[in-house]
Amino acid sequence: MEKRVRVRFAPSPTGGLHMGGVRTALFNYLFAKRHNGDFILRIEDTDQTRFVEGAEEYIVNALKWCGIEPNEGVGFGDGEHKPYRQSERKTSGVYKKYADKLIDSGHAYYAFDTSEELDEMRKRLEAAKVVAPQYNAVTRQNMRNSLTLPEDEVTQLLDSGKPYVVRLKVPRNEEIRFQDIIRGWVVVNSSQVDDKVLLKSDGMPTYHLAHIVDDIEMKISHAVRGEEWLPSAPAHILIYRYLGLENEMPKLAHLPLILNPDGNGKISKRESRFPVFPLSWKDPRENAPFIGYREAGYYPEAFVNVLALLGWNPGNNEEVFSIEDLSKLFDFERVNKSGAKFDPEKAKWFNQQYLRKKTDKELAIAFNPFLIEKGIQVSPSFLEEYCRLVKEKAQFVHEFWQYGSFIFEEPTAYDDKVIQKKWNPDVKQLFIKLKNKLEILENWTSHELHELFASAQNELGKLDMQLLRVLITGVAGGPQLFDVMALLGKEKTIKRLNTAFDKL
RNA sequence: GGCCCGUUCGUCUAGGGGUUAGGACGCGUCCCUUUCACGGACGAAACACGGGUUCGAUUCCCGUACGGGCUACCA
Repeated sequence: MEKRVRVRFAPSPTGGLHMGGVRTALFNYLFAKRHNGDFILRIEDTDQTRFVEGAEEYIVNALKWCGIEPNEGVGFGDGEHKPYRQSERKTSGVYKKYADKLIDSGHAYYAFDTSEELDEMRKRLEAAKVVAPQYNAVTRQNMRNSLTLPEDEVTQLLDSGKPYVVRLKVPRNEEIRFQDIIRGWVVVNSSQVDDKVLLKSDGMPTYHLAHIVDDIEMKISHAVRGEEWLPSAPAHILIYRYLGLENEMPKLAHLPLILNPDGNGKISKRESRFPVFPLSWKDPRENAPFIGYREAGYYPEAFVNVLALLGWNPGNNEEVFSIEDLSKLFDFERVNKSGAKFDPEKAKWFNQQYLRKKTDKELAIAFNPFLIEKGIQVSPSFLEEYCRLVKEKAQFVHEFWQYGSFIFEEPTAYDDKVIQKKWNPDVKQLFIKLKNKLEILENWTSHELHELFASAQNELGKLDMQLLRVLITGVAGGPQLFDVMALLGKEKTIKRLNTAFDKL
């Protein structure tokens, strides 16, 4: 029988969760949903020196905003495998228990080397032209550990409370092969793997030990993580093997990385042209906060949609998917192997797709705060109509202002190009006559305005619509002109025309 | 440097031994439009290179180049 699907997203609270992490969470979530499994949020806070205030809360809030909700874990309700914070799990002694097990079976050992001694070792090896200095089957023979020291000295060292670490005893030359769901067989020789620290001198496990222990204890079925973990996967295989659990271990899936759009490398928060965090993130160690997608005006649906298509595709030409759609379609078989450069332009386009799905009322509610900030107050129906007119070109709600501000503010200048080209005293007389007709129009609607304009032309001759637009709004572009005039109202429209006639 | 992973338009990608190599973003042209926009049509644009295997390779294999990741008592 197939194991129940149980996956986890296991970030460390060392900073804001960026979009790469969100995508890893997303793929885990989608996979769990697809298979009616569990999605767990586990906090990997084994490095006390890197703990950042507020990071954990940020992770929880970011996942909530995205709609990527774990059904178990920190911030989302404890399940039977609590606690979900490794620092809390440590108190039960599980990690030590597993480490002892490895020591007892001869697959791990105590090491007493100080960091100075480790530095020395590396320098020595570099001087000897060793390209990749590491603590391994060869070099450990010259170090101070329970493999080289006499037994009584080891016991004495341990008893005296001297700091020590527990290291994995990696064999000197052994082929380690494992199957990755996304990449297929991966083969590495153990000579490339160092004797990883399992238990640190402060008693905390390292990631390598902790995540394995927790995955075992939490009955995780699939370990889905970024490609940056691929090089250490062989060490993890060894740990499972030495624990006698290689056959039951979670299946591995290493996701391709999200890369910077220009230049190269993993996406990083230093890239300033676009947000990398879902929500604004204020790092206590930094002065300026990093803006988030939410604050930049993105819808979570759009953000999630963009992320889903970075490394995964449905196999057809469809691109716009809700998270519900995705959770019915997602499959690791359609996840790419190669890294994907993030395209900020396409992200905007996705946002536009979702913006267009909103009703005018929803848009009005979203845009209202921008007006209030400018001290502008209008009726709900006016605002709704405004949004209807202005939304066509917009990719973000905050752009609604720039596409129609002339409705709220009288023009102070008139588009130079249009005036230069089309404006002259004769034309002015024609437009004055048009204005006179407008003044007596009773039913001031877009439709009536259109009719009046047409009949006026029959009588007066050709009237340039763009010119009329410029007289009223000052600018050469914008929403449907008769709609704009209707929204503006008779009084303001006439007034603006008079002002234009005065100035031009 | 070493090890690992990868490589189809600028970007995200589909495809896969014989295709006019498909779509999307972006870009350009045109149409619609008495304004504006949406929309529509069209276009430019890719199989990194070299060897094999094969009747045939963009597709399979091997190299090379390039890119990325890792190389901590960090995750």
